[in-house]
Amino acid sequence: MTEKAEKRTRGSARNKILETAGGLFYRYGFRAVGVDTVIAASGVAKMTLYKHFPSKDALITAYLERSNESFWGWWDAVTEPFAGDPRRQLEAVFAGVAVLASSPQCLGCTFTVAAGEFPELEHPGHRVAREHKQQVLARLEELAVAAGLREPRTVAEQLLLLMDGAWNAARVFGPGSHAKRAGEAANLVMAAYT
Amino acid sequence: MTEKAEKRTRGSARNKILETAGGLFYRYGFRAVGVDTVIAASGVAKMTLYKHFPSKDALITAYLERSNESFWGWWDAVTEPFAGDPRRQLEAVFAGVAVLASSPQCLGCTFTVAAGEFPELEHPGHRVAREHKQQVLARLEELAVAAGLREPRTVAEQLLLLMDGAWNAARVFGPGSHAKRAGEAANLVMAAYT
DNA sequence: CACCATATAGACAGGTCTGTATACTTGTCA
DNA sequence: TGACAAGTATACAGACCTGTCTATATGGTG
Repeated sequence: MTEKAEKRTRGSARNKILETAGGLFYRYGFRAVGVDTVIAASGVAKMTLYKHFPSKDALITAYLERSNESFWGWWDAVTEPFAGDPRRQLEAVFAGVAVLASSPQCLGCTFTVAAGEFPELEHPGHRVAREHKQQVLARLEELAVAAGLREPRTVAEQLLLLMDGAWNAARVFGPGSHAKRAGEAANLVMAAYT
Repeated sequence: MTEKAEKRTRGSARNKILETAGGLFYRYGFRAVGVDTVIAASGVAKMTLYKHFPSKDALITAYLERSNESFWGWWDAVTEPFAGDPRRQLEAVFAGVAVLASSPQCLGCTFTVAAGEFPELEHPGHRVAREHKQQVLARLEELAVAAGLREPRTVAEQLLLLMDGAWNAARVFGPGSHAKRAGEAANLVMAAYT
């Protein structure tokens, strides 16, 4: 039982830190939120945080990796109803983007913000962000291939432009932005390569 | 001659500060660059900076406003050869985006980064960024109207998604990104509303 | 019970941040 | 020559930053 108990208690604190830090990073930015703020908000001792995450950068990286997992959870949930119909799945993704971008608590894409705050391509935060976008691109291309679209890579790249444009609109303008136009534009792009 | 001399000397320091700070802000981010760094890089005394700009936020705002002016200078230069042909002008803008986004020193859109680093909609930095994007949207709509496109507002919104997606691609992936796909996608959108 | 991993509280070091204060230099114009 | 505007150099205050240290509490396991 040793291992289980260890994992449970350890995981609990780690989880709380990660969740709290994530909310703060997303809302206020990575540099704007200090370790002390994370500690105060999560009700955890400083040493506990530094035992789980050797540095603030490690905490940021862990948060981004968890965000990436959440993203794919969202993606799967949105596309699952249309399993077997990749074209519909692509449409569903953009419909999902429109819904998310219209919600009041949406502040756009946390990976874009990370890449903005850490401009150096080698920075761990930027690296995770870039890898995330590469994964999205690859997934879009897979679906484009499955949907039988011509030049699937080109389609995927154009669709990613629209998606990131939508996140950006949500960030800059808040809910009620033109992010909802991404779906129509995506349909136009897909229609052109059908 | 008093006024002229004053303006020359005063403007000179102010200009140097603004230019240096702008380069640093763009390359490294707003929060990452301190006032001391700006001073050291521009070879100016601290008091001089604070005489011209009452606070760092004021310096940031001034830089963003100047960037906005530069942006429109670039826009006018890119569209001027096609004066009288708004459709071609729209195409020229996206061709210009592709060129910019492929240059090694391009780090995407400084207004998006500002909106990312200052998430509060009321923050002066975010406000200038939002106003900039609104201006771009309005200008795109004007051209869409002039080009005789149906639903010009919708077209403008979709085009802005593509443009911001392109800036984002440049930021995250560096030169050689899929930002260059914005032009093709823009043509597809425009064709659909012709 | 004793052990040990995990957690807590809080002080602390050393650096950086924005913004201010003081004293000095330089160039221009009357 | 003397007044004045602009800039320089540098020290400083007070807050905040990341990361470390010590001492203590707690709860499950042998």
